[in-house]
Amino acid sequence: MARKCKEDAEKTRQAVIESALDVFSEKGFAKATFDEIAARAGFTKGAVYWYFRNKADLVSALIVEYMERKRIELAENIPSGDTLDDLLEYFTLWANVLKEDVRFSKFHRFIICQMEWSEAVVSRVQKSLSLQKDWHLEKINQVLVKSKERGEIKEDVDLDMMREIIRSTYIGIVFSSMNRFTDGDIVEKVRMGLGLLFEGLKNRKV
Amino acid sequence: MARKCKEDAEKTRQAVIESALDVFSEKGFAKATFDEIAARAGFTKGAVYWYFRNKADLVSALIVEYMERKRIELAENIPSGDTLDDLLEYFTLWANVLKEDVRFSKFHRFIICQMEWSEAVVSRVQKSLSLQKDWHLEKINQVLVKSKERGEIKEDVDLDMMREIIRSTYIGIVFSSMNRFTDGDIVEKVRMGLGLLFEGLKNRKV
DNA sequence: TAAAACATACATTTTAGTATGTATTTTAAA
DNA sequence: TTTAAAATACATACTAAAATGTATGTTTTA
Repeated sequence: MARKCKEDAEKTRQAVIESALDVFSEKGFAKATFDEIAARAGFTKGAVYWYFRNKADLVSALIVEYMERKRIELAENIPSGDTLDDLLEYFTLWANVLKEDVRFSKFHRFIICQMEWSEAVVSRVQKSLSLQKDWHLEKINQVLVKSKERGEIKEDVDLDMMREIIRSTYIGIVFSSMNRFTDGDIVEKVRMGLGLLFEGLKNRKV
Repeated sequence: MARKCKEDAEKTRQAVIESALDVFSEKGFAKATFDEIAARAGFTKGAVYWYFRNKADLVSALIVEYMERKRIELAENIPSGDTLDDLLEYFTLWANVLKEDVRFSKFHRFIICQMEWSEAVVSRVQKSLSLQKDWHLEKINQVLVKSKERGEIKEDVDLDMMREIIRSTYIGIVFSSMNRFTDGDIVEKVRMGLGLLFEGLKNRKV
């Protein structure tokens, strides 16, 4: 078909990315086809291949589009304090994002399970993945170190292990909430789960 | 090739199932092929199709083989008490199983991510999946109800939500430990994570 | 001798990827 | 300012590879 002006072309690219998110999150990575992604966006495979070399390229674009954008978007709203309460607010913020932004939630659901990804994809998006791998870890670590310095948390806990446990708890609640079998408010769950965990973590000086 | 005696035939079936677990856990569900599963077991595709109609059938057999067998195997060792400490021992037991039984761990890693499964598979193994879905929940609920009756846990916690949080915490730690980026002892993580969570959950009467 | 326990060969489907066609902009020369 | 050329933004058609499923063959055991 005919060429469009630049704005329309960019719209096409965006439409393909949005469509890809839908198909990836519904069918999974391996069963998602270029034909279906194109069709849902209202185009043919030729349009998709015009913008993306292959699936890895598409996934990479998806990650950049969603993860990076959200990080920048939220940058100012992220709590900067370093107490356990601040950390709870930090995760509450992210849980709220997952609750409110349906498409970001879809994206998260898609990216949280990378088992089916081919090596080609993994190496292609390694940079973005390492970003995701370290997600939250820096913040958690900052809070843990400072809290320990202040004697806010128990002395016998291993910070490295604790860091992973906190992240795992959050990921676990998110992961379970993504599952179609469960319901209930994800924000409440995160606040309750991490809240109790932090209470157990705090030093008792009664 | 030639027919074997019944024992050898059963060995073939088992070999195929074991091979399937390897291929599924390495390549993921969608990219696992009958050819590779057969080849790794030392047979051809014909042997696999002799025992299993399709992938869904194979997955179903895998679930029965691993999940059911382990449930029965562990039945007597499972702590029967209904305190939070008993619940901690309960999950410690399962974490130990994941740590020691490498093949069960592989199976768990494979089954925990079901995003790529086709509808055919899901409906085929629905019964087993619902078993897995409710896994641990009954035990958690029993402990929570009894503990609340005894006034062991805080009064303002919602038991339904708490049940999901406990399970999510466990799943999250397991899920993270399955990831190739993380290391550390899964049993220690589970004990620490759930231990602190339970401490936060307990009623304080100083 | 019939059926079991496979191997082998083949037919069919699916999908990735490519090559080519085509209408429309954009660019740039006249 | 007009207009031809070139590049863009796709659609369409095709190729090739891979995997599923089936049909058939072969050998041994019961």
